[in-house]
Amino acid sequence: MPQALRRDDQSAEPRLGRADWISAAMEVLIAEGVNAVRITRLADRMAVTRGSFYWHFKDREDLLAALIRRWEAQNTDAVAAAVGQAPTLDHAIIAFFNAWLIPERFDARLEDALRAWAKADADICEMVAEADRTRIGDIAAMFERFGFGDTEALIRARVLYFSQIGFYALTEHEPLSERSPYLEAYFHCFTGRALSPKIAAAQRAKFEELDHGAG
Amino acid sequence: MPQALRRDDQSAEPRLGRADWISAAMEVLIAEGVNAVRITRLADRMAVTRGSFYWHFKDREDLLAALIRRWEAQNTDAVAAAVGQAPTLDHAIIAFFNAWLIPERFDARLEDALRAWAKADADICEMVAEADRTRIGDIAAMFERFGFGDTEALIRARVLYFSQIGFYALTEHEPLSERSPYLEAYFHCFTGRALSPKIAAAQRAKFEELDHGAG
DNA sequence: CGCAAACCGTACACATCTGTATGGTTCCGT
DNA sequence: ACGGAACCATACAGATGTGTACGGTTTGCG
Repeated sequence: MPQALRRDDQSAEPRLGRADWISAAMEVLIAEGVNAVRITRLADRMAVTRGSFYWHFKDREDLLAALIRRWEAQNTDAVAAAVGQAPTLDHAIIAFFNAWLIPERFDARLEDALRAWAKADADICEMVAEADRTRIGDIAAMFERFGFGDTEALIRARVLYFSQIGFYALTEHEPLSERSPYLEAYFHCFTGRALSPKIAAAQRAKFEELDHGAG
Repeated sequence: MPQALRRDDQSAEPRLGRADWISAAMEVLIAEGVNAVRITRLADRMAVTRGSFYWHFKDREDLLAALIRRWEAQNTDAVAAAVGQAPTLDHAIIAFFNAWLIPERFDARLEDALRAWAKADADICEMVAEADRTRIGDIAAMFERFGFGDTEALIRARVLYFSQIGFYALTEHEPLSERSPYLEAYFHCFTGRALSPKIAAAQRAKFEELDHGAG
């Protein structure tokens, strides 16, 4: 018996590439942490044997390095982009919030996984620390740009950043529809200023849209 | 050869108890996550064999359950205690901050470990979510007690709580001596009010003390 | 002392994961 | 249609982990 038959998944891919392994690993990393990223499990999950893996990767380290690179190239830049080119404070804060709502910009679950990973790995730890410094610096620069003094800019940057990290560190998140009515209250708490009604309305519309887009 | 000689550790304990295994496991849990809490490793670390473990515990689950119980009995109560009996807003906020500085009150590293654990375990996840709800409720009640309206109390409670969780989720923390000068700025950001100079001075003294106490 | 409980070591069976070697199959361009 | 590159399966050696059975050693105490 010629060992027969292609896997008849619904996925149109007859064979796997490096990218397939990476995204499968990414899912496991996010859901269960680095220690759960095992070649054997991934292979089972993808219905192939480990032979495939060792074709595409040198070893497990090689795979993990790819995951780190993806994080490096994504989240810190997302913060800089959100906060760096907004024309007003209102836009900047809103853009900052929104970055977290689009995993292709800032992937909060990946961020969390990296932080957990950092606990057991000094190299990762330093990378995350460096990212934190960079991001807080970017946010503080934004506050200064919109008229806040040095100290207040720094502290508000920290509080804003810590809050966002903390919020997404929680295991449960209320839906956007529930967050929407508190928009002005959050903005006032973070900035000490009032949010423009126009921007608030636009953001509520965006919440509606996103809420329908991804249940 | 009668296999001979007691271990001559510097520790005065000739034999191990349940508590010894639990605190060793707790250290590993905090430093590297649940997946690193392995009986074999703990046994090596304590220079005994796994025979000892299976005398004190039914199995690995039994040990992990003990770790959870310790978290349950500690952190959420610490928040309630800090925030529940303060005579003024100033005292409440300061007490809230200070709870995190004393691991016997609120163990931030344990908290973090539980959140990482929750990612892979639905039961833990629900426990952490419940803890978050309770704590935010306690903090919001505190804000209301000191004259904040419903909405503002809730939002400020969330921002305060998220910030604290987020801050301790970072891999790097500035020393207290560096945090000290920003006390008023933080307080103002979190409450919209000014911190009493007397309380600020007292807190700075406490920082000094804690900074010398634990490096 | 002497015994029973507490505690720990040893050995076994079994499971999971890693990495390597090697050979078979599938795809694609000429 | 055929030959090389790409891809995957199989099999093996070894590391690390779990839980159980049982036997040996301490310790406290009447």
